[in-house]
Amino acid sequence: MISTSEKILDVAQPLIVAGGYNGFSYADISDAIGIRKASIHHHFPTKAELVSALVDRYRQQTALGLKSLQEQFASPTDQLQAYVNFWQACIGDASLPFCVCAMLAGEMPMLPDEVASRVRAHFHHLAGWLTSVLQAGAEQHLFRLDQRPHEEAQMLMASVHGAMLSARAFDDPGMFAAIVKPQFARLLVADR
Amino acid sequence: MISTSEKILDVAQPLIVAGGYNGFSYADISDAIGIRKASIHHHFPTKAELVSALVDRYRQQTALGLKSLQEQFASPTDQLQAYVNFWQACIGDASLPFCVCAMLAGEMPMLPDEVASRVRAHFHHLAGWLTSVLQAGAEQHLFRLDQRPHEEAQMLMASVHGAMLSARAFDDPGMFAAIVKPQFARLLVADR
DNA sequence: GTTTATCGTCCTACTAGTAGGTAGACAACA
DNA sequence: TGTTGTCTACCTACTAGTAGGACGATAAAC
Repeated sequence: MISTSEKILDVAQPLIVAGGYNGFSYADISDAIGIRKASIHHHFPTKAELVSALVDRYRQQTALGLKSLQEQFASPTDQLQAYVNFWQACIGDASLPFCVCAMLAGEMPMLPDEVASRVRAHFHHLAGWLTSVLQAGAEQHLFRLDQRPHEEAQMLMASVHGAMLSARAFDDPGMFAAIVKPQFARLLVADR
Repeated sequence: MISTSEKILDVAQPLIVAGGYNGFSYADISDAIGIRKASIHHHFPTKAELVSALVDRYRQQTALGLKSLQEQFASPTDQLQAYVNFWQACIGDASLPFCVCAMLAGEMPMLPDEVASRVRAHFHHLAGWLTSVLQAGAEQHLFRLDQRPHEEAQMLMASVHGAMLSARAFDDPGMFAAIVKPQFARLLVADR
């Protein structure tokens, strides 16, 4: 038992991940779930609303996921490791080969405002989470940070997004780990 | 005296940089340079050919630019610094706020093959250039590399692309330097 | 307990506008 | 005379979005 609007978002997400905001149409979704275009408009009157809802859901899932990482792993090292492993798995099995918001961020200049602001919020949230993990790790002398936690978090986030892009450009899922793992290792005190 | 086909590419480039492959149309170009859509088809019969030509030109400019950096600066340190400064300036004055190929790489799964292969070639070329600079710098004991030059090059390239994305997501050009400069500094022997 | 009204969902059929692309005429020019 | 570039005029396919109605479920009114 899964609602139609959920099904719509389920179908839309991989399409957005593959081609961005302009990379899919109501017709694509219509074909995929066997429902008329007009019915999609019933659930999501405009495309901007559809994508906004999609990003809202994605952000909610992300928030839950990050929170559960913090509950599941006590050590900041393990938390960060688990975060990286999560993306490695997603890219590896192609279940989510790219972050929805990273994809949309590339198209920022032409996104509807309501979508752009949500994408930006995701970036803020993720940066905040990474900052808190890095800060905690630094306080526990697990990480050695060259910059302040917030700057290190931005660097790490950029690395992750850049690594996703390279994995895609080279059509090589392994590229993600090849880039991010050493970046992560660099933070560890033990390695120096 | 600038040829029409050059003008077409000049107009198409910022449109692609803003919205990707599906983010512009022949009509957009037509409006911008005061020429009919059909005339654009005369120069570039298909959209895939237009974008392929655009990427070819971009790659050529990149090759020239990177070569001139190597001629202009003797030290690998300065070469890398100049490369970073170049992008910092482009993003700062919004003349080229994103790499054409990084933009297209995000849409890789739905690009025409002829475009995708060219984008991939750009990534290979840039990674190769960075590798050679890093290697030279390591041999001269200017850089201290934790990984092999090729891996370090991939990491640096990903950082640059991720930093572009963050600058765009946060609508903050300064974000690029804030991410890339420390990453660059980390390579320098003097800093340790 | 049956009727009545409302709501949510989905439908067919349609709109105006845009997508990439084509055919053929015309003019300048070598 | 043929080539190059531009034009008008058009095409088909597709875009997001709308109008209005059919259907079933649910709930209130009698």
